[in-house]
Amino acid sequence: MITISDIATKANVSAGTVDRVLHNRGGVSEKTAERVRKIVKEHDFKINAVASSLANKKSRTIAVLIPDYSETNTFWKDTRLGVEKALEEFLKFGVKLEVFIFQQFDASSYEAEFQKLIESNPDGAIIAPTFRNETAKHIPKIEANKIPYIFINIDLDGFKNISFLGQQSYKSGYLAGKLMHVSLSKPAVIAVIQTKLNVENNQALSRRIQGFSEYFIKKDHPLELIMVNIDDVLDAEMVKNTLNLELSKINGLSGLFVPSSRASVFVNALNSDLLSKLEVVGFDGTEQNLNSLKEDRISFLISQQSFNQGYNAIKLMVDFLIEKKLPTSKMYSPIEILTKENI
Amino acid sequence: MITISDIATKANVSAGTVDRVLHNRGGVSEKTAERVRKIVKEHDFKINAVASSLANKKSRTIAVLIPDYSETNTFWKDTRLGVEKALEEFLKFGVKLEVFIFQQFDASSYEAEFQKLIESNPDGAIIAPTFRNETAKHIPKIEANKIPYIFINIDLDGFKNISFLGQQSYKSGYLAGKLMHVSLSKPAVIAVIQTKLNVENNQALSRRIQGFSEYFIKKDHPLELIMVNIDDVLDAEMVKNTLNLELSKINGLSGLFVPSSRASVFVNALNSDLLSKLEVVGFDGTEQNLNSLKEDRISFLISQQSFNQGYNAIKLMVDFLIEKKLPTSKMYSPIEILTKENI
DNA sequence: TGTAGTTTCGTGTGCGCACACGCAAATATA
DNA sequence: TATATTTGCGTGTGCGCACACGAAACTACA
Repeated sequence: MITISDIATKANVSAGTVDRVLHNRGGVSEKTAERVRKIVKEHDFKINAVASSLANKKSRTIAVLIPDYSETNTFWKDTRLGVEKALEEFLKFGVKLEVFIFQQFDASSYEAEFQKLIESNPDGAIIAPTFRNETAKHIPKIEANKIPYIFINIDLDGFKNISFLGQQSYKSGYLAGKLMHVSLSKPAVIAVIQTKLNVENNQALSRRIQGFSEYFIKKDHPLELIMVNIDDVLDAEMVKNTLNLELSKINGLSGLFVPSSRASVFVNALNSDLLSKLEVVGFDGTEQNLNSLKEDRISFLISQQSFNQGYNAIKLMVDFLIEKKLPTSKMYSPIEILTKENI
Repeated sequence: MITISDIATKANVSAGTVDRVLHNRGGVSEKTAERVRKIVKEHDFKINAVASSLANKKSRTIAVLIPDYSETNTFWKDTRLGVEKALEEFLKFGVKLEVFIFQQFDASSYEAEFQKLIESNPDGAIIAPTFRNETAKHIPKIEANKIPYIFINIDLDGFKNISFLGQQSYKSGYLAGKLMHVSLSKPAVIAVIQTKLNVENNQALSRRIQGFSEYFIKKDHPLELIMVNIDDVLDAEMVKNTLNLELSKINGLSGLFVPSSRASVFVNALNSDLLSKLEVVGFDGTEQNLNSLKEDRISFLISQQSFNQGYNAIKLMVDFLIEKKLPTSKMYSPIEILTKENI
């Protein structure tokens, strides 16, 4: 394995000079710099990350801005676990983490935590850009500090994020359509359940619905989609009443499509005689959803491997900060199908 | 972060002594050794892997014994890629790889490569124990040398492998049953295609078939399984003739279940008027299978993330060799469902 | 020509650990 | 008691790199 001082010898300079060239630290005449670069390239020299991180006392801090999870909404739990797993692995390399948690449906909490993130002045940031306008408002500040940032889970256009990790919403909806389709021998009369908060915030959900219905169009299978709106998922009584009332009104209802991660909330609220006739397709392997899946209240879940998203986001950022590897601009997570049988 | 010399100071000894204790190198009185151990435990001191691997010139060699892949059978390609990816990552830590490749259906080639592996005297081994008897014959030799080994893909009982990475065959067959079930509105008349070589060698396949049929039993769905044997998958003409002949004889045939990774071979050989009426469920996302999936000749594939199996096997072994982490004895890969829509 | 300022570079030290070397104290042997 | 042997331990060096310090070499200007 070739070392810096090997390069130095070959270039007739000292190790210090090679070091300056490698780190663009300046103070090297263009002539010798070029000579060194040539030899580095010739031998495909790569800095030994082990030795480098040992010598490098300076630690890099990566800030993470994601929503909180609660007992009833554990969607972001896996992401957190993935992030923490990555931390454990990269601690040796002097990577530190600063996690900022906001309330998923509260824009002001998002802004407040975003502000804290900026003030912590990290070396890199991982952000779940849940609110478009608020994101647009704060991003310039971290760009001004030349802090690289990665978007996770939600893909916003028009930003200079070095990468995005998440799912292709349309495609995952399309797959949901297929799963619903194969499960139904009868005509498809499907209720789509949405909540107010989701409708407002999350364009990913509408893309999923779009993908879902276009699958049926493509397959020439008759489809009747009925939108059912739930105002407040936290109000259990209300959910129960509205849902049972609305769904029982629908003639020949054959399936339930829940484009958010809240499928379990709805199937749990549903009267069992109603539910038993339905195929249910939902998203994300939260604990609650997995339980409903195990107990046959949900037929299929489509999951996006949040754990890996969290893990890989950190990994990409570390590679970028330490080895200057530019990540792919979009990293789409595999669209995973979960059934009772394979969890 | 606490260092060896910190420990040394606290224990009133020198760094060298602490080093001896940590590595059980001997030459330390039991009294001081105990004192050091206590302080190490108190502070939960862990050797800094970065500094350690920098100082440690000695490299560890991991031997890998897996089948070859060919153009028509790329099953083991992903495993190889995963292994190589891991190598790249651990090269910095002085990990070396020695890959031994045998012919998948040739026990003597397995034995020959196994012998070479033993002679190379590696620090650890990753083995796909394709042949039970031959494995039993050679394993004692690597156990005699105290070389830890991991089984991959095929789970044999009665060995002292420190871990197994692979799929739960029964469960994956069971899931295949479900996928076939939901795809069928009619009674299930399923042809199961096997090849002679597979029948002889691979108990995993029969477990898959077992899981498959038990799904239908559990669901009380009438099932008629018809076994179709193909002598030689490599003889394209023969495959074509036998298959079309046998399948056209079956009344009301509704599906094809291929418990091996060769689904693509069979669907490609099948007359399109026969195939168009069938749901096909197979295993493993080989290139050929994925192509057939894309072109709607296969309905579902069940995959076992071979890439990760290869990658993780190396990772586990590295952790074991360097950080002495004992791995879980069984690491079951997620049972992944592949469709045209999510590959 | 002399002095100050600038550019360009070499040297030295330390990151935390592994391991060889060798010294001192304890023990055995004569 | 003198000498050999063993046991227990401290010290020093190097792994490959980052970075501070300061020394030449060169430039500018009076």
